[in-house]
Amino acid sequence: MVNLVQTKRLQKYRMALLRFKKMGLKKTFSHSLSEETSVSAVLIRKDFSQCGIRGKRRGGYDIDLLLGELKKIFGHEKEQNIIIVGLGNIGSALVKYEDYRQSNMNMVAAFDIDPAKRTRRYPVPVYSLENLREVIDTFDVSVAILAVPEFSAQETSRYLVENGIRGILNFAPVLLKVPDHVLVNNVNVMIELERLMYHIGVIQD
Amino acid sequence: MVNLVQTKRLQKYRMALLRFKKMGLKKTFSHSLSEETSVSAVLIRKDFSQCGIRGKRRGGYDIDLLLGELKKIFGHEKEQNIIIVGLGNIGSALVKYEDYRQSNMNMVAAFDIDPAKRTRRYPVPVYSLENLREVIDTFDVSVAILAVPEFSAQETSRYLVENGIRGILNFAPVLLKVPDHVLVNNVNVMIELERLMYHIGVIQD
DNA sequence: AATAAAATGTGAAAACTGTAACAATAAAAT
DNA sequence: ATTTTATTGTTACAGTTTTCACATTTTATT
Ligand SMILES: NC(=O)c1ccc[n+]([C@@H]2O[C@H](COP(=O)([O-])OP(=O)(O)OC[C@H]3O[C@@H](n4cnc5c(N)ncnc54)[C@H](O)[C@@H]3O)[C@@H](O)[C@H]2O)c1
Ligand SMILES: NC(=O)c1ccc[n+]([C@@H]2O[C@H](COP(=O)([O-])OP(=O)(O)OC[C@H]3O[C@@H](n4cnc5c(N)ncnc54)[C@H](O)[C@@H]3O)[C@@H](O)[C@H]2O)c1
Repeated sequence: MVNLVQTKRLQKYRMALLRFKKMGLKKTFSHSLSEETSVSAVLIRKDFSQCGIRGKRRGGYDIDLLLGELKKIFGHEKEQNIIIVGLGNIGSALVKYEDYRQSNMNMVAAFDIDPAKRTRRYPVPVYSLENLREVIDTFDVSVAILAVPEFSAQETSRYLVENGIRGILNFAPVLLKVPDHVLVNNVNVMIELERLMYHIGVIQD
Repeated sequence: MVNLVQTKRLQKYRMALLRFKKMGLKKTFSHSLSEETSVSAVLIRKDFSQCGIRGKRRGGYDIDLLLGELKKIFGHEKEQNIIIVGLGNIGSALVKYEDYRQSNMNMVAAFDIDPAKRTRRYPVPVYSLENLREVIDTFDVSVAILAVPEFSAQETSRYLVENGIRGILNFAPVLLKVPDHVLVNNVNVMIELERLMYHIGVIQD
C-alpha cells in the first residue's frame, strides 16, 4: 500500500502529531506538519490523500483521526511480541527500554549464551538459545533485536531465522545474509556518525 | 561531491570491502559487491565512476585502493573528537562502545546533570554541562551523541548548538529543531521496529 | 595471432519522487 | 447574501535516481 520512503514520512508525521496532541491541539494543517517535519506541505497532503486520509478544505486535518489512520496502517492495533538476543552493553540498555508499550509492542524474553546473564536482574526472563523455538512458538514472535558481538551476528541471525524470526533489528556492524522472506533493519552508530561528519563538512580534503 | 543516497551506499560498500579484506581477498567485482550489499552492480560501478574510482576492465577493483578512496571521501584520515551527553541506560552503553577508534573517532568526554554519574567508572571523564564550552573548545569537538530523556532533548540540543556543536546523533524520540547549519541524525529504535513489522506484513488489516 | 569471455564504463531510457499550479471547497468577513 | 481568504486535493510537470543496452578494454583460450 505505501512504499518505503512514504513509510518513513508517515512515521515522521506520526511523531509530530503525537507532539501536537500532547500540546493539546485537536486539528492541524499540512503547513504546521511541514514546519515540524521538514517535509513539504504538498507532499504531506499527497501522502495523506494516497492513504485515503481526508482533511477538510480550509478546516485542516483532525489529529485524532490522522493518528487513528496511521495506527491502522502501522498495525499498532494488534500487540506484537518481540525478543532480544545478546545482553551486553547495548542489549541490557535495550531490554530496559520502556517505550515498546507505547507502540503496542511487548518485550517477552531475552537470550544470551553467557549463563551469568541469566539472572532476574532484567525486566524479562533471560534464556539460553536452546529455548528459542519454545519462546517464539509460545508468544508468536516474528521480530527480534540482535545485539550480539560482530563475529557471532551472522551465525546467530541464521539461527533466529531457522526458528521462525522474520524481522531483525540488527545492532551489529555487519550486513547480514538472510533469506528473501526475512527483513533486516540495521542500526549502525558508527555509520551514522561518519555520515554526520561527512555532511557537516568537518572533513577538509 | 556525493549526495545523501550515494553516501549511504558508499558506506555499505565500505562495510562489504572491509569484510572481503578480512577474508584475505585483494580484489573484487561489482557483482560480488552487489551480492553482498543488495545494490545493483551497474549502480555500484556508476557510484565508483562518479567518485573518480576506476577499476580494470575484466580485472575488477583493487580492494585496498577502493578503501583508500573511501577513506579520503569520509575523512577518516583526520582524527575527530566526539562527546556524549546523557549517561543513562543507552548513554552508558555508548560511552563504553569501542568501535569509535576504528573510524578514527575519539570519545573525549561525557556530560550528565546527575552528579552521581560523575565518577571514574567510565572510560572518559564525566562533567557537568557547565564545562561544555571548555571541552568543546579544548578538543575542537563538532559532533555530539545525545542520549538524554525525551523531555529534555530539545533544550539540551539548543545548548549544544549554542556552544558550537554542528552535528548531533540523537537517540531521543523527538524531531529536534535546530538552525540550518546544524545536522541531526536520528536513531529511533521504535521507528525501526515499527517499520520492520509493517514491512514483514505482521500486520493483518 | 585470432577469437572468446568477462569485466568495466557510459549515454539513453525508464521509473520513481517531489514540486508547481490551480481548481474546489469550506470558513470567515463584510 | 456576497465576497474574500485559507486550505485541501489533483493534474501536469520537473527533477532525480536507477536500469538497460551496449561499446570498450583486458585477460584467457585455442
Ligand atoms: N555498546 C554499544 O554502545 C554499541 C553500539 C552500537 C552497536 N553495538 C554493537 O552491538 C553488539 C553488542 O555490543 P555490546 O557492546 O553490547 O557487546 P558486549 O560484548 O557487551 O555484549 C554482547 C553480549 O552478547 C552475548 N553473546 C555473545 N554471543 C552470543 C550468541 N551467539 N548468542 C547470544 N548471546 C551472545 C554475550 O554474552 C554478551 O552478553 C556488537 O555487535 C556491537 O558492535 C554496540
Ligand atoms: N534505553 C534504551 O534502550 C533506549 C533506546 C533508544 C532510545 N532511547 C532514548 O535515549 C534517551 C535516553 O534513554 P535512557 O534509557 O538512557 O534514559 P535514562 O533515564 O536511563 O538516562 C538519561 C540520562 O540523561 C541524564 N540527563 C537528563 N537530563 C539531562 C540534561 N539536561 N543534560 C544532561 N544529562 C541529562 C540523566 O541524568 C540520565 O543519566 C531517551 O530519550 C530514550 O527515549 C533509549
